[in-house]
Amino acid sequence: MHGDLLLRKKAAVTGKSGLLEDMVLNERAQLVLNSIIENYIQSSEPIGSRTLSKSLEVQLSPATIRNIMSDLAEMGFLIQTHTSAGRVPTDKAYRFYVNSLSTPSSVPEQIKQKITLVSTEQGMQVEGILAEAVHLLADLTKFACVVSTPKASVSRLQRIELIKISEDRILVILVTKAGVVRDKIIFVTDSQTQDFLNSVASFLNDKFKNHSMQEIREKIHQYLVDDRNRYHDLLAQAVRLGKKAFELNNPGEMLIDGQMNLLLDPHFDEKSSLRSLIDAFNQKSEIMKILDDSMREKGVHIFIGIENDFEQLHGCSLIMTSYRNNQNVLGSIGVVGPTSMDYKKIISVVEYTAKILSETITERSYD
Amino acid sequence: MHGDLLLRKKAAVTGKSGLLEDMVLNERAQLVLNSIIENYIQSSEPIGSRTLSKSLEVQLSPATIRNIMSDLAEMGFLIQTHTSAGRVPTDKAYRFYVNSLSTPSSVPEQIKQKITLVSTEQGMQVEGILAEAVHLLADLTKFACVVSTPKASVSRLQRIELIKISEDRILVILVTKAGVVRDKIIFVTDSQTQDFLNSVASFLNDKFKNHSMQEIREKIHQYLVDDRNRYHDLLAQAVRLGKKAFELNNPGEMLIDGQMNLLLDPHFDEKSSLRSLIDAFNQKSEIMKILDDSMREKGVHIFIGIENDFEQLHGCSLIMTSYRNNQNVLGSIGVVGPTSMDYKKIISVVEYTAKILSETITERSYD
DNA sequence: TATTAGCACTACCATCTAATGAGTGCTAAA
DNA sequence: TTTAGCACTCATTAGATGGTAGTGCTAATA
Repeated sequence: MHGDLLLRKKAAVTGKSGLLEDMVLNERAQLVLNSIIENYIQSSEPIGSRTLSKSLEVQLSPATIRNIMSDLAEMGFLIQTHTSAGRVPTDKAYRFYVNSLSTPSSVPEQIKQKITLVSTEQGMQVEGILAEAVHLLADLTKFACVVSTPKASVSRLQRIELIKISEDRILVILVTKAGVVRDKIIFVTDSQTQDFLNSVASFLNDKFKNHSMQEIREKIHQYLVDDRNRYHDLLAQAVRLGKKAFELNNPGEMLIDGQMNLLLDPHFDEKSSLRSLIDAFNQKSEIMKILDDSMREKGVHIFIGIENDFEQLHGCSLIMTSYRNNQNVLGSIGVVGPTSMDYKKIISVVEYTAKILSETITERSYD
Repeated sequence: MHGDLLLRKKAAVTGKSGLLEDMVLNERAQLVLNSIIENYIQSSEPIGSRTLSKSLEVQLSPATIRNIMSDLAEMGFLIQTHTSAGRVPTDKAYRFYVNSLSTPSSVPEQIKQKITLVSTEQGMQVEGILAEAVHLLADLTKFACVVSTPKASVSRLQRIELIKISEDRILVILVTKAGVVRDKIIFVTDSQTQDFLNSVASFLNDKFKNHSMQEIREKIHQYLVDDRNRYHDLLAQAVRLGKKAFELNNPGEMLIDGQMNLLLDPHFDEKSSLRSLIDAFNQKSEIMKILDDSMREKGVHIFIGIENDFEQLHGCSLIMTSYRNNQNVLGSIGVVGPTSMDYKKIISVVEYTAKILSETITERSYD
């Protein structure tokens, strides 16, 4: 009989045990699966053979479709909530579907216009731009959106300024190449004149301009262990103040917007799944990890269902991508939504938003 | 028969038409009303005469209580969702209840300890402190919490710094007395040396230190209209740059935390009321207004149900209070929750949090 | 051999019914 | 003035019912 949907299994070229991902379904099965997924994304309700038979452009009887669906279910692409219900795609099905999306769909002109808006605002700082970008994305996708602020450690120094605020307090201003201004206050025991601080700042600028914060910290550490520097007053002071100034101040933050949007989504109406979502967003560090991971490699990163490492988000899919200036990757931006999201649309919107965000930030950068 | 719960109506001492607020119920009616409110706050379910009769310490039969409840209902303190249901307090009842809370309940030691935590963190900037405070408050109250950042216009200048970033960009650093650092980038058409910028900054510091941003803007405006200054180069430049630098940059922002907490509250389970809440929080400006209003007068401001001007929050109560350094009121912090919140607890927690927040910020201030 | 029509079966869903129970208001007695 | 008692209301619940959308299986068909 049937049961021959599995056309072939690609020889495992890589060492990875990519069993599932390498499966290739025959054309008709794939058509049916895609149609189920797209219908389900639309309606959020289990899809039956009869319904599908109507919506499908190819003429297939419900019975035939049932056979195909039965096989797809056996292969783990579909599940039933109960015996007499229609079928619902599994995470595996979404993964297959996303993998098969070859041509990235283009963003509608209307949405493009909304997105370009962000760059026309004048005089806004990087953090403000990020906030606007993530708000915009939340508005367009109607899901929760996150963006990570540029990492202090990788961003490169444009300029440091030391300002005496009071006898024991010095305001440190760090301007990075990416146009981000970070300020922090450091406490000192011995009062210094502003002139002296200017010399120190000038020294630090000479030495460390264009270096990443990470590098700077390492170099300062070297100075500190090198005893010879001890007796050069300016140098010693500069290193001492520099150490405090460049200590990683904020460990990288994250902006969230549109969390509430998830509540309107029919997939999250049960209180139980809500609880875990709330926890997820309170525990920012875990989401931060996922954002960080998405910075490492180029392109859009898609985590479907349990594919992300954060258990409380196993019921969600995440679409993440990095943004950059023309020199460095700075951070990531993305969407958290139900696994049954409209991947085509969301992926393209995230991608386009990140692109515009990158362009906007590049304009403000000092490279 | 009965109907004599309304003991007396205070003579209207003030010009206000405080009809409702001046009503004084007889002792027993008040006891019953308070008990209903407190039970309802606990259970979120309509309270019937029989239940109340048990929980009440004074021995009263259900029938008696029914009579009292009937009168209270007639006076607008209680409503029934349907004829055979128990009674639910109205906004008016909560207002009465809150007004009758004479002794502010003290915060439990356990919670106090959690709140003091915020001040032990070192090297944190004001915005960071605010973020932590609002997060803490959300965690303690399990409602949505908001805080407004210090108003730029009222905060007084501690120091201005001008840093040349590129040929056409100058970084402006404004340090306020409250310890808030604001930075913005201004664009100039004619390039200036850093030395010159230092002179300008020094001039501006001399002239404007300790003045509020609002005052500074006004003074600059005066300089501008005074033609005599035109021919003094440094002065003219200083005024020109100063105008840009002190233009109100960010119109006062607001941090929100714990929005998602509201979802777990039984009062917001209907999707319809959720929608309007989501809208409310997206439209920050309206909540901002309420926060601003709460800065004007001292003490805790309580808006029950429709008492606030923002229609989408008419189903909620807001508990707001201001925070300050030892010189100025800086902003407000507060809670947005259901009208049936535990006012005693929430009010005291908000008050205490604001107190600790004020102390923490005062430590960082430069006065 | 692959497809399809037909049929029995399953389980959810909306509707209806009746019973339950928590609540009320009213009246008359204490 | 308070309370016991009673009739009444209405939401909620549990069963029962018919309808519906789905399935799987089998036999007929192209």
